[in-house]
Amino acid sequence: MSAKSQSYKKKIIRQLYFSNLLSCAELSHKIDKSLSLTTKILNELIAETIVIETGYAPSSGGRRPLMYSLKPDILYTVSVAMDQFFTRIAIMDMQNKHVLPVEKFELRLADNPMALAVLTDKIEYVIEQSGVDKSKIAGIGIGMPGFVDPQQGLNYSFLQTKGESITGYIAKRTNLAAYIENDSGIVGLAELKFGAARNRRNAMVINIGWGVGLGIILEGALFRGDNGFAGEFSHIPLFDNGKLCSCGKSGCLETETSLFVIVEKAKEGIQAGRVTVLKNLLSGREEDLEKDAETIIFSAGKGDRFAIELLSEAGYNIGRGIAILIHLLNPGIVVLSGRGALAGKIWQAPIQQALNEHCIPRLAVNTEIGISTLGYEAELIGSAALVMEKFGETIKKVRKPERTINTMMNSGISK
Amino acid sequence: MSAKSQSYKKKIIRQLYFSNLLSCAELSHKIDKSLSLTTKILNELIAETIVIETGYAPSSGGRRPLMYSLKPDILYTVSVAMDQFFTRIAIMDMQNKHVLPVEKFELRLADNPMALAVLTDKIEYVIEQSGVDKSKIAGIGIGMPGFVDPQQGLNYSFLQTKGESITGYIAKRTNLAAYIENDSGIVGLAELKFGAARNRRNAMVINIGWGVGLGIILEGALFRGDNGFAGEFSHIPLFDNGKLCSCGKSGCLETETSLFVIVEKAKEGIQAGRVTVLKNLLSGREEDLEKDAETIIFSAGKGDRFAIELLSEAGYNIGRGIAILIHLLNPGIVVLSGRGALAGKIWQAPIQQALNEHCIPRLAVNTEIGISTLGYEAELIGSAALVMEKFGETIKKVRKPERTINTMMNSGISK
DNA sequence: CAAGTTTTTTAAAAAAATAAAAAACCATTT
DNA sequence: AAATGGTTTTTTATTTTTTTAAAAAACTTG
Repeated sequence: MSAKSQSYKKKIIRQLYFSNLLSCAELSHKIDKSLSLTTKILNELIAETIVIETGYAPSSGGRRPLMYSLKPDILYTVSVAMDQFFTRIAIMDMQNKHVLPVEKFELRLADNPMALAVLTDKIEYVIEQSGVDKSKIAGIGIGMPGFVDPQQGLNYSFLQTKGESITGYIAKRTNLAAYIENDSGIVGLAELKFGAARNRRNAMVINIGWGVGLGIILEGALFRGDNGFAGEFSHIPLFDNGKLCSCGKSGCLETETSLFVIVEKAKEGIQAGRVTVLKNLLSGREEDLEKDAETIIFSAGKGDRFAIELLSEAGYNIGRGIAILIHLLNPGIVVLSGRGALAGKIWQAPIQQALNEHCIPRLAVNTEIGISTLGYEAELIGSAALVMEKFGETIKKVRKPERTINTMMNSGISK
Repeated sequence: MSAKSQSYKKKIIRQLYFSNLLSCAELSHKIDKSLSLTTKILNELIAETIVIETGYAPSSGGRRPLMYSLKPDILYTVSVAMDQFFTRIAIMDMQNKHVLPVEKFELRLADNPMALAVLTDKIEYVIEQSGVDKSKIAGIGIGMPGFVDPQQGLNYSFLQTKGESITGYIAKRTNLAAYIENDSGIVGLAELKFGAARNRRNAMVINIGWGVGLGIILEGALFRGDNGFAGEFSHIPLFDNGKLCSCGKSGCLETETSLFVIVEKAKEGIQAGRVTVLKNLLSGREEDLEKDAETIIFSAGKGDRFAIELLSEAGYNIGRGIAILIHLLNPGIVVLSGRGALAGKIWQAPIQQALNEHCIPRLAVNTEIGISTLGYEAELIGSAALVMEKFGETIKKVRKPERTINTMMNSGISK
């Protein structure tokens, strides 16, 4: 079988993974090849029992199209979702269904020289547990916090390696392709491919958690910037509050908006004697941060004034940040995602308020505010999508740079 | 001649326009076709005296490549650069050289129902004057202020039309393809293709003028957003100064940074008795705004303390805005362009200062601050580039949207 | 049931890539 | 100064891939 038809097959598999069900005509358009060629390749894929005919879609005025989909068990992804304290690993099939229950374990990233080795051990372990043959695994996708350079496969904040890249290390040990990406980028990718930003051209996915991350979707793809650092929403300078941020500067967006700050403010309010159900619900201990944040969100949902006030204030400030995003990038939708998205509707009013005050109306009306449809699954799904996005990607040969005017000048063009 | 080889020819012409001098191997790579095919097409183009062999480039260790370039007079563009008060029109050849001196005339855009008709008259007139045959004109590119939707061909701020699009009107009257774009976008395109951001992947081009515009270059292309409104840098909410902006909101970036504000502040300073050479140089009259701004920049260059102070303050504030851009988009370069770029080096110190204070170091070090190499020509060159960017573009057939999960659910898939 | 759509299949024609050889050049060595 | 081995670019002939065009099949609408 020729390399080319092999590459087309991979492209078709990728398309079917992302769209689930497609007709031959749709596939032909998506891979930008003629119908007859697409038909031929499809038939081969069917013969190999990779693709299956899934019945007819309703007619749109003519003959009904035969729909095609992937056999779910032909290929799997290893999806890893990390935060500073916990890591989750899942094996997913071509319908993003888990082969095993998600493996969740504590893994502290800060100042932990063993983290990468432990992570890799766990990945190996999970693969083994699943019983899935390695030849059927398309790759390992990992979302992690920090300054991640996906191209180099490095993380400048955590998981330091000596000389080697993170992806290189994992690939070598597991014998599988490995890809990394910043966690917020991964969430953005998930919402783009399978969530609230599905099929959108330009979308901003706000990842509300201990910081406020941002997955930037531009022209239908995750945008990473020159070094993979795009989306540092948390640290745009927005306030004159003098509050020192974890990044060393002051006045960053996250000093007024993260779930962490909200919990802090709740504690202060209780101390100051605010009337609120939170008084009896919050533990206030460092290790219960996660639970406390959820409690505040839950209480706001139940109508607790103080909780609502806390979220509203943060929401308004996030809204100020979103106003900047809208001015700069004119997205069709802004999606609230991450842990904080649980509070869904509660954010919307104050954010809208901020947009009304800080956005040029013509811009604001063109941008929808949506809420994540994926929730806690987002990062795992995004990691799977990251792997499949690379599946069958044609690697362009690296070319030496084009001759510059200068080299031409210096050396002269001769007849 | 087949439609396909026709389209390849146009692609090659486009590549040669943007790169000026290319070898067959480079062209083959750029149009993503095999060498033999590229050779064949090139030979046809040479036979048609469209492309010429320009001699040999220096060897890079093997046989020297034959370089190819365009015959400058095979094709022309009509380049239009508009601001709120004046419009410039030029006819340019394939080396961006003017066929005629630039035609500059007053054309007030605000509340002027005749503006579009007058503009079109002028365009027709300039074409006629140039003596260039219309069949040799690739199209008309126009950069204009306001909320421009390039796809629809509309401007929501100026040049209102009844029902018809601006591009449609001009195309119909001139019988030429017409394209419009926001002025700052055009300047960004110019710097990307021929200026300080040449061959950069991600660049922010700041257009310092009466407002502060932004041309956003992402992944090697001008980014326009969902509706073409991306880059509204002028109106991001950045200050708590309570100053009302022309857009109706308060605290916008431009309320502290535009050349307009700088001239205003200069007047105030003189009134307050500041010691400065500006006292004798500034006219202060509305109609001399342009001259006054230049005087301030010039005086700062000569060392006038007050002038430097004015620019530094504005520069610092622009720097705060740039810090946000860097956090969000991680560009490789930020280019200072537009009228204000005259002050070039004077901006750099305060901007760098702002970046040091407001940027995470890891981000700041990855972003270069550059100064426009095109100056006042930028907008005209950008308009030409806009036309040539579209030249020979393959128009994808509009497909009906993919079946959604919902339509599938409702109607059911049948065997 | 006829006319108009949309999808699928097939055979023939056209397009494009590959592979191999030739040409032109550089850097060493003899 | 000529020869040699290694590069890069150009050309040519052959093979493979891909598209086109036309017909058939399946469906909707009036």
